[in-house]
Amino acid sequence: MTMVRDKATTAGAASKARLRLWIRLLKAQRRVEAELRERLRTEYGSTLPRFDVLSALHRSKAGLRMSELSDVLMVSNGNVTGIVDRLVEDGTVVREPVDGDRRAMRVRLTDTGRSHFRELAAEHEDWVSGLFAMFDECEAEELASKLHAVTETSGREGETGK
Amino acid sequence: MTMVRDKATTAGAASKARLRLWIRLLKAQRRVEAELRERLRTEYGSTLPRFDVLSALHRSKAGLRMSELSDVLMVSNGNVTGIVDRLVEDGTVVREPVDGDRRAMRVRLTDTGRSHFRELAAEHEDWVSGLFAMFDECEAEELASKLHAVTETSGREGETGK
DNA sequence: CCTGGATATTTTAAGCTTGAAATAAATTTG
DNA sequence: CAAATTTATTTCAAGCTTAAAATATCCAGG
Repeated sequence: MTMVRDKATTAGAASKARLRLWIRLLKAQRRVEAELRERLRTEYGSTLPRFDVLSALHRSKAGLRMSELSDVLMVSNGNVTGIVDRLVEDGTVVREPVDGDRRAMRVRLTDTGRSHFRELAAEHEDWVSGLFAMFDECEAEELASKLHAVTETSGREGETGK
Repeated sequence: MTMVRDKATTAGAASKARLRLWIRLLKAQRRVEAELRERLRTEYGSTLPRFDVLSALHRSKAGLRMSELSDVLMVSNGNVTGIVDRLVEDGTVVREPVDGDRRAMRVRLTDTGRSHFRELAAEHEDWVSGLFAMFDECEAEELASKLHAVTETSGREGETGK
């Protein structure tokens, strides 16, 4: 007796598989993030959001405006304000006026901030590499490329409607 | 001229590939989470953490203790307290004493909460399925199974040391 | 029984996060 | 040029999150 699933059942099964995928993705993300957060905290008295800001600034030679920062990091404008406030307090970044636009602010790494970040970043890469050690280079690339589709697929297309 | 990479270079490349994988994973997670959060908020006036708690309670017929809840969800004890407080306020869950242990509290869905959650869960599955529509059932399962390794691999083994 | 840890939960302080409202400056347009 | 709109940022209120301290209860050994 051959098993035949109709369209609805097939769609339902795919939907359940995708849900499981989402749960796993979330679980993996939480596991890794918890580990990184813990190490940043205990070994450097820092946090992931701070690290993310420094990382974005490090990639950009000339510094970034508040809104560019919030775009790159995909977090809200108001959020960035608070994190940058704290980074300014401990001297890792500076806010400087943008000439030609008195509304805007450019945020840049200080020299201290830059060298501080370099140290952090090297460790961070090792931590991540350790946490994903079950994947070799090839597998990691393959997975990364597949996950890319999630972010690059535009908004609402491919809606299932169950 | 054949390209030959020594051990260190190979390890470095794998490390970089894993780092890219992590960035992609994080980006995908944020993208999906932002979408789900937004829809829960605008269409149901709810939040992801609330949904997660309801989901865990729904799976468990008899309800869960606060600490079981915080284990399942992988969030801190104190965190659960606050979320459950709010769920109690709007009548979706109840806290009841555990007999035999006056320290513990069992949290359970109310009837309202249960039917409320069922509605949410169906929508949620559709949303997720839509967001992962680029993967068919088979691919979704394959990816999920690979990601499983991240969570199931015990703590510190496979450290790279770059 | 009672004392000293172990366990379950809450409280607290600090920081992260969001969406919306408020400011302020730039740009467009009548 | 002035009014209206847009853009860049901050402020605000509410909620999420954590780690650590505080409470309260349980359990085991003496």
